[in-house]
Amino acid sequence: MIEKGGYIRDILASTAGAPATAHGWVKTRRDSKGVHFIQLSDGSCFADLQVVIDAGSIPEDILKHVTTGACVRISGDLVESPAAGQNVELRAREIELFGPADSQTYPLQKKGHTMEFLRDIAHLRSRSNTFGAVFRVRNALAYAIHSFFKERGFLYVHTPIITASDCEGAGAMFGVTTLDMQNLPRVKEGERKGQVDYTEDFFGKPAFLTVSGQLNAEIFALAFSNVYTFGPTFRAENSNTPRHLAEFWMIEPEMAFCDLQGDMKLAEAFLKYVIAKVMDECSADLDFFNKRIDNTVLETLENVVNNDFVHVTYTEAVKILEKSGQTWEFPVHFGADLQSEHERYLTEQTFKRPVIVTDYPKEIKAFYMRANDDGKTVRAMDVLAPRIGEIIGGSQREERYDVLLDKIRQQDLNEEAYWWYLELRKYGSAPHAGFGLGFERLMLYLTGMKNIRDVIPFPRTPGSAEF
RNA sequence: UCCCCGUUAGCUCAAUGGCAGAGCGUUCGGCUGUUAACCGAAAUGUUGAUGGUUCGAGCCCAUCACGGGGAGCCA
Repeated sequence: MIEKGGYIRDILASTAGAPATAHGWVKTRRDSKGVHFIQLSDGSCFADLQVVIDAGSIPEDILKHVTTGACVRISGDLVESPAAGQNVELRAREIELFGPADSQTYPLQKKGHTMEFLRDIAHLRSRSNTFGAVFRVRNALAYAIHSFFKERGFLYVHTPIITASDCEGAGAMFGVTTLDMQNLPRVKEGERKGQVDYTEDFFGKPAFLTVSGQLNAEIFALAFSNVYTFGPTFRAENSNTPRHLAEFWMIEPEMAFCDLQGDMKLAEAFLKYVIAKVMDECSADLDFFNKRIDNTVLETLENVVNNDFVHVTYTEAVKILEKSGQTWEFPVHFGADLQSEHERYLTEQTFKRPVIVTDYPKEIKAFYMRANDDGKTVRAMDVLAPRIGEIIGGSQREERYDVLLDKIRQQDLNEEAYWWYLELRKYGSAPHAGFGLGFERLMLYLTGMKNIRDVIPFPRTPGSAEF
């Protein structure tokens, strides 16, 4: 194991003049007459360690296997580099070959790969510059999220992955079962005769992978005041876009004694905090994204950190869109949900930064959102980001028992399934609010990457669950 | 799921219905310290699959598979 201090990140940060040992994978090799150059990476930082090998100093039967993709341990002396491009370099004395990589078949070259090709070799793509940067940023972002909430006293709650409640209502769900699919037990008699007999199943009833931890988080918010979840989430929607995954990670804070204003305030502080943190900790990686992936990324992120978000109500947004003079594929009018083209116009043309749209018509939002006094709208908010679209969706929750019960009945939901959700309003209810944020969507925003499949290690999408 | 585009060497892409091509990578050789090194040479093909049209199909037609962009659903 590499001890602290032995990562290439640490070696590059140390001063010349001492022995050093590096472990890693060869990214490229350049040969000249009297000297060989190796770029070595162990994933600990964006920069490679340049290793210099004098001709004849390493046995030929080892050196010939030190090719792109090979894994080695190299011991030598850390010296000042005479050439531009790096401060220090490792002058090799001894090389131990762990795993060669046949250069005739190793698929990673030093240039010219498309994201689609790299996705097909997801077991090797993490060794590339781009995916090294992506997953270091992903790591830093995850830690930044936890530290944001920890600094504010939030309790981190592990909401269940498997749920037997069919009331989550946020899209199609994956079933979870131990029944023999080739030989399903059937109900023998009565009204449900012939249907699958779930009393035989593991949980005694149909079970699913969670589509949201929100309802569970609300339980904890009404006991621990401020809580958040951060975990995997599953949607069985047949969505084929650069913005959707069947398995993704979601962050869901939930705050008691909080209204929509407080919710928006937290959402904005959250985005600014985590972006600033990643900019601070992964500057080399972000520089790479700005140079090779999207040359507006740094400018965009600085803009987000340094400016207040724009707030508009749904009603105002509709007016802006109506007056825009644009021709829309989907007409704009009060009561219609905002389409992608509308969101993009608001974020990319009108305001050119994240926009929080609030107070949507009740008909197009979920039953649990708190009704406004106008009788037409609910206290919902969507944070829209340029290029990404909806990055956060949240609301103040309906805390009044009677109003919530009415909503459940009006929308023809199964009242009994929500018994515990209703009881939260019966015993010690409190105004509360929260939001859901797609972790990978935030990754897209931070990195400038174009496809959500390229910001998660092993993407799961309709028809694809490789690796 | 719908609309549009695509699938040719390891990769990125060319190729009027008439001999299958280039760049990169790889291999070999050269080069006094390179930075996506440079110079020279060589090897590399079931043109996504299955049918069809044609004297002749990488190219035209049909179906399917896979990929990309847009849309819907949403985070």
